[in-house]
Amino acid sequence: MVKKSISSEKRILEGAKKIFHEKGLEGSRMQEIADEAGINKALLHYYFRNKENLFNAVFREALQEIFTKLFQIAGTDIAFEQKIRLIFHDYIGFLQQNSYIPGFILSEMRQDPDKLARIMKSANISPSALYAKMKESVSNESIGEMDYRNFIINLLSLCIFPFAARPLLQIIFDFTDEGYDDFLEKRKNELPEFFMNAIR
Amino acid sequence: MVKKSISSEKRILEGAKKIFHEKGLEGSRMQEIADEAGINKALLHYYFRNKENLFNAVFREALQEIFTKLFQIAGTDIAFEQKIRLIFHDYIGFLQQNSYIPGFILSEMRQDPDKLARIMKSANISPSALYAKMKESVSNESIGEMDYRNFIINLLSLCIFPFAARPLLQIIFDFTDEGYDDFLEKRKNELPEFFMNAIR
DNA sequence: GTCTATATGGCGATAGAC
DNA sequence: GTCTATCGCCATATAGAC
Repeated sequence: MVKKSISSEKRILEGAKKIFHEKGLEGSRMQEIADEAGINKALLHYYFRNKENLFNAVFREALQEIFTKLFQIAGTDIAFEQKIRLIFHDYIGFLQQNSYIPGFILSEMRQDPDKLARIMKSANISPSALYAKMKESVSNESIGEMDYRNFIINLLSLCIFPFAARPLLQIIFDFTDEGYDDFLEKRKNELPEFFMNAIR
Repeated sequence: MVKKSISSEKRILEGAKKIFHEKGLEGSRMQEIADEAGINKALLHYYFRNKENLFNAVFREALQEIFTKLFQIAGTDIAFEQKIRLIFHDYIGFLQQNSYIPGFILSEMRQDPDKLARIMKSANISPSALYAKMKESVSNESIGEMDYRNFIINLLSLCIFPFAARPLLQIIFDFTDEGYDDFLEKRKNELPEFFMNAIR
């Protein structure tokens, strides 16, 4: 019974991920998630009691993934310029593998800032720890008189925005889906030079 | 009667703007919009027939604003570096005055890329014209071997992302609302140097 | 744990008086 | 053009059999 139980819960979470990522909290239907998971609608409530709990589990996981990856790369013990290269390569690589995450988080965080802060806490994401680690990995380097927060925000902007704004950018530049994937792949190699030039 | 009619339609659009910007298509209620506009729910349908029509009017306007401003600045006939400074100053200034737009567009565009393309057409936003104008305003300058699409995307990333990701960034860096406003104001002045360094 | 059946409420939309 | 009243549907959530 335990095995069966775990399996159902897992399938529900997988289904919920797919549907919520695509349509958001308000746009998703419990029936749709049940269908996706191949189980009955009532079982969703058995495991998660209500829609919001289920959504929060999915949202929390997305936040964990996007920050864990950033922590991991930012914590690597290598020279500054190498770390910049690593971030652009590995973090964008991560986003290529999880391309739904930026849009999902940016969309779903909007409704309630307090809830966002609460979920980040429950996900054991410590803003101050992230803050410290990023500052530390930057502070001893020559980023001139630049505010280190701008440093980080610029880095994140250049990585994340092309994923969040993808539908619009594809229309503007007339990219096919494949064409945009190729473009992003090449972009990974152009960004380190752009960024290293910028901060010297 | 004509005066009254125009007034009602306008108030509906204003109310719809406020509610849709805040809660999106799925999260907004027609009743809420009617309350906001100070009129009856049935009148919404009298003027716009259904929810989607009303939403599309609001969405179209947001797209028009964000692109019109970009066209306008990109079309100014001044030297390259001055134009870069102008874009960062004026475009971010525009976003400061319309801070809901980035999040609203990035969130609501996700559901249906075809609909997005259709609305951009109906808003007389010509991707190819934008494409051409931006390329033209860049192509004769020394942006090295950089792909001009990356040039534009980097510019937009640095301007727009801090607005779209604001709730998260405020938590990470422990900004108050006012503190973040001040930060953005200073950021406007740091970005031109960052960007000009980057592309040389 | 998993299902079918159903309660309950809310929302978009319309009818129809004024 | 503007309102009140209401329809009809659909989504979340629960009851209860197995």
